[in-house]
Amino acid sequence: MRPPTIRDVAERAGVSKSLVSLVLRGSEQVRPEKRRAVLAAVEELGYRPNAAARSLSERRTRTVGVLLNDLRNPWFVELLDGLNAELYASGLRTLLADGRQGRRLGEDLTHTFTELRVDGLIAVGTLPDPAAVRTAAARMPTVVAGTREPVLPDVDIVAGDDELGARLATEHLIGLGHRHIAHIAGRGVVGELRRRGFEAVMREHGLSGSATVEQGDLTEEGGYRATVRLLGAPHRPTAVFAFNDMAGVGALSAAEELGLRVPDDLSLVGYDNTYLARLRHLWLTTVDNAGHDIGRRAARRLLDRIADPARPGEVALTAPALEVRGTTAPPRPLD
Amino acid sequence: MRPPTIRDVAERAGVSKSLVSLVLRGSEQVRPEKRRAVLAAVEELGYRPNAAARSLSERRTRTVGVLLNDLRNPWFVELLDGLNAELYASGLRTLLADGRQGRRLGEDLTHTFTELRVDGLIAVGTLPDPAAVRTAAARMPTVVAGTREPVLPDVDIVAGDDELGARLATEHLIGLGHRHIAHIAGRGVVGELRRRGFEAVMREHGLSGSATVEQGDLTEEGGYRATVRLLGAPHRPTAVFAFNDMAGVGALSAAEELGLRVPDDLSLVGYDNTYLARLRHLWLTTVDNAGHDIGRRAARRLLDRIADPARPGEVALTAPALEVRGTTAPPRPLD
DNA sequence: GGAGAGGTCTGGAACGGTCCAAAGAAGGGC
DNA sequence: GCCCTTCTTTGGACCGTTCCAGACCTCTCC
Repeated sequence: MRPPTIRDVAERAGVSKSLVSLVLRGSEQVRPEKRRAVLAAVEELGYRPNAAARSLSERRTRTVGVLLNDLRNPWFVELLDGLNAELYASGLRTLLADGRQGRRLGEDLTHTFTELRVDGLIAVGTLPDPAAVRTAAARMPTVVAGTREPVLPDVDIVAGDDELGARLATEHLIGLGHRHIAHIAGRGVVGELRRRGFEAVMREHGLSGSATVEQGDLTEEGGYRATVRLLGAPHRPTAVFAFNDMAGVGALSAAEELGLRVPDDLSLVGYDNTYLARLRHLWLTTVDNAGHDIGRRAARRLLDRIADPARPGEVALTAPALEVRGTTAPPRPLD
Repeated sequence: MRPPTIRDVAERAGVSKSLVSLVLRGSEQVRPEKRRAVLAAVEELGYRPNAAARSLSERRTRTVGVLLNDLRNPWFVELLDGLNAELYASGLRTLLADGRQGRRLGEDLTHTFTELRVDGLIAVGTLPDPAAVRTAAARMPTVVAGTREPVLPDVDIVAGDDELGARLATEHLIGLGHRHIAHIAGRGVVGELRRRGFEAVMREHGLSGSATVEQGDLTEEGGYRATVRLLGAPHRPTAVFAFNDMAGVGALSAAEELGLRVPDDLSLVGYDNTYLARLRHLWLTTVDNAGHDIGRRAARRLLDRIADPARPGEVALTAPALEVRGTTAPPRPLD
């Protein structure tokens, strides 16, 4: 009842197991009739090679571990898609681990990847436990995607240019005539960079005085709360630039609840251009962060690094693009 | 530069490799001082067991393959979460493959799982290639989750009771006073079942004559288009029950675009209670399909089936629950 | 003091592939 | 017909574990 092995195939085809192995790996050095005999035996027995045996012998697994921050964040899923496409094309499989689960179990997930002897690791997004990435990176080729940390020797970083993206969003709002603009900030390095871009542009336009920053988080709830605080303040902004689309949607809800119309009373910009922003009912102006593209680049970086593990780590930034939709407009004339 | 093996550990600790193996597997039959020596050597060398070697010898991988329809559908992600939690607790890893990718490459993904000798397979949602599930199921314990097909011998099915869910939604609308109700139908068995539930309730209330079914698909776009058609027809419905939340959001957009207010002019019910429906700005009345729970159950079924591969396939349905939010209300009094 | 019974520990055979050196077969040239 | 070269094919070692039968201790008991 056991699955057939290469020896079973060899016996059936009347050849040695080595020859079967040669045929299966596509060697040219095999006479056509033997090749046919082997392939026929494979077919008849329904033989499938055993990946564990193969990788034990070859000392590689053709598998890449992906440590993901949060599958619920659509942007990460997009990135993952790009990653998969590129890796698959190079004959590498992808083993996905959701980081939230991993935090519960300490650095267990990187342990798992180490035991599996994955050929490489991609860490996507800001992970709960950066130390785990460090130890993992010491053992296998590693690329960080979609965020700028942790910065480690021999680890590549592939991410969007968050500061530039924030500049685009802010300049768009200023170009429309807004002066009093608020930013709902996110956490981590990415949050920091987007905030910095926002503040820099405001400063360049002499608007530092009317720039507000309110701390949120990456969720709708956070965006909602931050916006309620912003709009409840005495001198309310006419535009809000949110850390990401989820927070942007939260802001949308808050505005609506307070009786403000978007974009007439309040302009709103999100970030990431996830499918949320594309929903017609939301139709959020946002910054396209090219998730798919970043995924592909990260995959290529990893392939390079697997080929040459000692190459110095590089930082590659992708330029984001503004995507203007329905939630931004000139401010209403002053009353 | 190779990672240390069990032999390296044995040498360092001054014992045999067999003893190291015993210690690592937690045997009680080892004297404490030897155990300490082994663990110290493991620590010093940074030893990690090689999963490939282990599974080759043990003839199992402690890994479950998950064939997923679409990572972009939040409901599936929720299901996945439940699945992971339960499997992880039982010491099984999860290997995720996105089906869309697989379709491009034929039944390649099940091949991959076969080669990896995963201990079991979970097929989530309606997959592009049902034949692949059939061949896979012949080789390994298999559970279908989140849909009702394909029905195969020795394969368990764990899903929501779609017909019941549709009944709940429809009865809710009728209870509010709606008479002319439309349904945006989905594809596959799940679409079929929800439509059937809708039609049955309409019939029971003598409303067959004012029940409309419009074909959509699982996306926002599909829901939007279907709703535009519905609302453009001469005798427009006062309520729409959509196949899922995505389609429901599309319907929301269509209604808005045509100048109808939800829920005053049009009531709307979705399905799945994904986080989309929970976004304050959408606040969609929907049917909670207990994705997490279904995931957990599917995992348990698979564990049972791994323990006893010959047990006959069962169908387990989870009862959904109506989640009333802001998109349903009594119809406006007739003009 | 010797037999028997545990409790500990070990060597070697799997597991199912890849890889390599060498054997065997087939053709070419003289 | 023999030697040399070039293709084909093969046996056996190896990859890093687990598993098992048996060896080796150390007691206990008579």
